[in-house]
Amino acid sequence: MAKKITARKTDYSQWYQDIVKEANLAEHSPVRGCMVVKPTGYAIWENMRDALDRMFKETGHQNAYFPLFIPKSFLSREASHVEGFAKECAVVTHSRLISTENGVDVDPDSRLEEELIIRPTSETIIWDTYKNWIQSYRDLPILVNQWANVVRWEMRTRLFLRTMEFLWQEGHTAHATREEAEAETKQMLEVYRTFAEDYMAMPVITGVKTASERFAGAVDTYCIEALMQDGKALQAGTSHFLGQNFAKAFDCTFQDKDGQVKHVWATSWGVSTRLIGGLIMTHSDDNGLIIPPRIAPWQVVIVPIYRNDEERAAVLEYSNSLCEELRDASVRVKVDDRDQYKPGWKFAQHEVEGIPVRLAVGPRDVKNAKAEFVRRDTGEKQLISRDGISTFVKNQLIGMQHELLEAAKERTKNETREAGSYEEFKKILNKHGGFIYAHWDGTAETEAKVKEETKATIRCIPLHGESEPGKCMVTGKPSERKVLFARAY
RNA sequence: CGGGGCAUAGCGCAGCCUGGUAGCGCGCUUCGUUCGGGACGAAGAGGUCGCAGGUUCAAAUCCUGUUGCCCCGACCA
Repeated sequence: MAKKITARKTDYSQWYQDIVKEANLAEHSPVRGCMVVKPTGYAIWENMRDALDRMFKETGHQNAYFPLFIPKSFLSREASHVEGFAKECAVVTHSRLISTENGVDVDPDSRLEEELIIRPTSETIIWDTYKNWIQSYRDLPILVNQWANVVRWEMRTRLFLRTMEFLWQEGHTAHATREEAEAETKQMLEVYRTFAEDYMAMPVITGVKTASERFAGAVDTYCIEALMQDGKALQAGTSHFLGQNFAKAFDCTFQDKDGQVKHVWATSWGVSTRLIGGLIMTHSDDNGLIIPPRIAPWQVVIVPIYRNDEERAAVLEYSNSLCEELRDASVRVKVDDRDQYKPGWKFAQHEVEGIPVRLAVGPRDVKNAKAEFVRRDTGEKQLISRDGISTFVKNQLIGMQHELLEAAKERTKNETREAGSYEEFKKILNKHGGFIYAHWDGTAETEAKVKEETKATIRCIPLHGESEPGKCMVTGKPSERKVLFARAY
């Protein structure tokens, strides 16, 4: 069973690729570094998107849409922003093709007067727009989000985790005061943390990035960091306090109550399809994908079992009524009545695809008013009564959601260690990987040295937890608190 | 940008060294038997061998060039 999937301990990277392929989440496109997100993978994204969108609306945000193309000149306006993105931009230079003997070629006469950049992120075009929207403090705050695709010309890509084009949301807000913008930054970080834990069942550490890991153009970058099964960290979401950097670069000002003209304060925040990669590496096993019920495209699949037309009719009728009852109870459920596959094949396939609950229904169950219930995460089978089945299933889904989070928390906790010395740090890193708390003197030099020597980076300076002062594990200089290190994706 | 690999049927691969009718497994189509953990039989359909040159009576195979993709590293969400 599940023979197509490489075991995690054999080759984690291959396992990940096998899961993506066998669970029908995505595949490579003819274009280097880009992916085709298949219906199952996209359905997961839709569920994530819907949940996040609801949370954004609940916190007062509205959706809007800005162009894919950004005039080249916009990118150069904010110095550190350009520097951060210059190396990974796709540039549109021409607007026409001409036919040749071999097909088509770029028409040299169609060169654009000003080249267009395919957005790697939208701060520049948004701030160029916001400056027209804002005159008075009465125009603030602006709380806008957009769902979009962006392109970053990456050297090395991996499905979902890093692709040249990816889907994401980017929130861009404008505020009258620093305090308000900072509060927004932290609020959205908290939205991400809640979403990751409550929907994705993915425990995360919230923190602030160091200067070298900060978003290009931000004053502060907050993040949620999750720990994957192989002991590597994944940056799962970021929320940036942009200060007045973009307002100044794009001359975005407002007249305040006191009559003074001031620059606007800004934030931006985003999560991407990368989260699907995180989802895979948080829960799945050697038999395939495991998806938390709240995010699963299908929560329950009913597999009918029969030997002849007579049984088929009876079993399907039973299955369909069961399906209807569960659907009425707001469960995402389908009957897999495809005739061309045998039950055993379906069992294996649904397992690989990570459908949380399987209900098998055969002639015996019809006769006894039962169904065979199997949970994807535990694999345990039990015979349950038809009577009260929707309550039972719903409770199991809730239980599974909760237990997946608890299991991931437990794993993260067990893989989080503290290092008192640099020697110990290296030993832990090479032996276990995982999260490591250690003292750091706060300098970029030390951070770079550790990265150079161990490939581990400072994932964040945690917002919560103990903050005992100490001495830097590398230099011995004073440290305010331990920070979170890990090797990362 | 370095290092490795691959390109032959929808997918996975063999064939290439030693040139001579393009093959295997899975999948697909039809029919029948099956169906409680990836069924079986029979009969079929499906390929300008990545592309461009060259050598040769003859090229998937030899030579030259070229393009693309994947994996591993450095850079990054």
